[in-house]
Parts: sequence; structure tokens; C-alpha cells
Amino acid sequence: MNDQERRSMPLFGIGVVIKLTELTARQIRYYEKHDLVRPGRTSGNQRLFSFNDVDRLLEIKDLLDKGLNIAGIKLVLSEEEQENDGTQQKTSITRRELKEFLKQELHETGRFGKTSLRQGELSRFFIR
Amino acid sequence: MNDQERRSMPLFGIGVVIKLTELTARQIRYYEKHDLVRPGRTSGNQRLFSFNDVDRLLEIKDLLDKGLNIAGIKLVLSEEEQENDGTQQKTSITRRELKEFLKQELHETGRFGKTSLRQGELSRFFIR
DNA sequence: GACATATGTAAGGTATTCTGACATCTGTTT
DNA sequence: AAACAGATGTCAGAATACCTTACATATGTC
Repeated sequence: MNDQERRSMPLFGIGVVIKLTELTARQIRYYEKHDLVRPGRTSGNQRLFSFNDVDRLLEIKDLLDKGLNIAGIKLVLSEEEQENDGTQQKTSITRRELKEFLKQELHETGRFGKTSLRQGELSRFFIR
Repeated sequence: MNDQERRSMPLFGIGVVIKLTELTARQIRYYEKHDLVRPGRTSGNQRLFSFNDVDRLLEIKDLLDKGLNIAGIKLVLSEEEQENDGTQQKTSITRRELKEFLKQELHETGRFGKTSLRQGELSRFFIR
């Protein structure tokens, strides 16, 4: 079992995740519906979140605070996934287009650009 | 939050712990009753296990395989806690007394002495 | 055989989570 | 202003998970 597998092991119930992230169950499920996170499930259909999932939720929360909407967050997250691939291929949307989009979508403009936290909030906390 | 705090955060439901340790719910609760683990609880009284708890359960499982009974395991675990204290004081039971006891208590004698795994099974896996 | 230890299993109850629907709030568009 | 879309709150009913207690069983000990 490698690092990536560890990080994506379904371990946490939604109750714990709510406490860890300070998001509501409603929010978490909403983000899942919009495909921002993909928690696993127990055999009885209860959600089980991995470190990666919690990290994502924390990042989502941060981007929300920065004023992004779901569409913008989805783009940012997918961008990051591309980056993490290592495959330095042309992404489906260019960085310029993304910035353009974000600028347009931002409710509060101006205080963007200083992305203080990136990925790994929780797992970096535990898995070092 | 330091390492020890991380390791003792109540995070896992019993369902996950059952899968991680391959112990039954009955066993886990029995060990708790005999004070070998002390999981936290949700506000609604559901058990929540920490990395430390899971580590302990894995060690308990290992000691069981080695033929120890609950009493013996309790002694071993309390011995280890003493060691981990760092405080090099005379423990309530001496190492010699413990060995004596274990020798007596062991169902299967002979193949003891080579404690292959110590503490940290799970948390070492995650928290490195 | 009587007993203690360790675990299985079942029952009845509580807690947690699930989905779906409707309500609300806040910007955006017309 | 009214209508609209996005995001979240809230509620209801159902399903899943977990709790404790009690009784059953297997195995080794006296």
C-alpha cells in the first residue's frame, strides 16, 4: 500500500468530517452531488471519506471563503488534478481562460491571487 | 496540536475499526470492558477510535495470536505505557515478575519472547 | 463435571445517516 | 420589481449502524 492508497482509504464517517471541516452535512452532500468530492460508501450506502476527501473539502471551504462558486471551485480542483498528474499536457482549459473565468465569476473581486493554502490540509497534518 | 494529540483524536467508527483490525465488534467491546482500550464517544454514545486505539487493538490481536490471555495482555500493555512514559521509575510490577506471570499464564508456552511487533502498527502506517 | 475465559448471537432500543422535497436567502437577469 | 439560479437550511420518513444486556457456546482449568 503506497501513500496515495493510504490517502484515499475510506475511513471517516460524515459526522467526523463535519467536525473536522466545520461544514454542514448539507454542504458536503451538495458538493458531492456536484462532483467535487467522491467519498466511498459502506455496504449500507453510508458515506466514508478519505484523507484526500477531507483535504478537498477543506480546500473547497477555503475557496468558498475566497468568494468562488461551485463552478469556479470545480475548475480549480480539476486544474490541480491535472498538475498532480505530472503530465504536462495542454489542459482542456488554459490557465488564462481560467483566470478570465474566475475574474468574471468572483463575487468579491480584488482579494484573489494569494492562495494561501493549497492541497493537503488534513493529510499533511497526519501523514508526514 | 502535537503528534500525540493527533494519534489520540477520536476519528474512526467501530465499523471501520472492525475492517482495519479484523476483530469482531464483540471482541473490541470486550477488550474495552477489560480496559485494554478506551475509545472516545460521540455525544450519542457511539464509540470513536483513535489511531492509538487501533494500534492497541492490532497489538492485542498479535498478543492473542501469541497465546496471551487478557490478563497477560493487560500487563504487557501497561508495561509499555510505563516505558513510553520515559520516567525510568520502578514499575508496579517488575519485568521478572511479568515474565514469571506470562510463563504461567501462557496457554502455549515456548514460542514467546520474540515480540515481533511493538506499538504503532496503524499510526506508523499513516503518521510517519 | 463444575468453572472461568473468550467469543458468538439475538433482541430491543437509540443514534446516525440517507434521500427527497420544500423553504429561504442572496445575487443576477430581464 | 419580478423572476431566476445558486447555495444552504430544514424537515420527514426510511434505512443503516451502533449500543447494551442477556443468554448460548466453545475451550481449557481445577
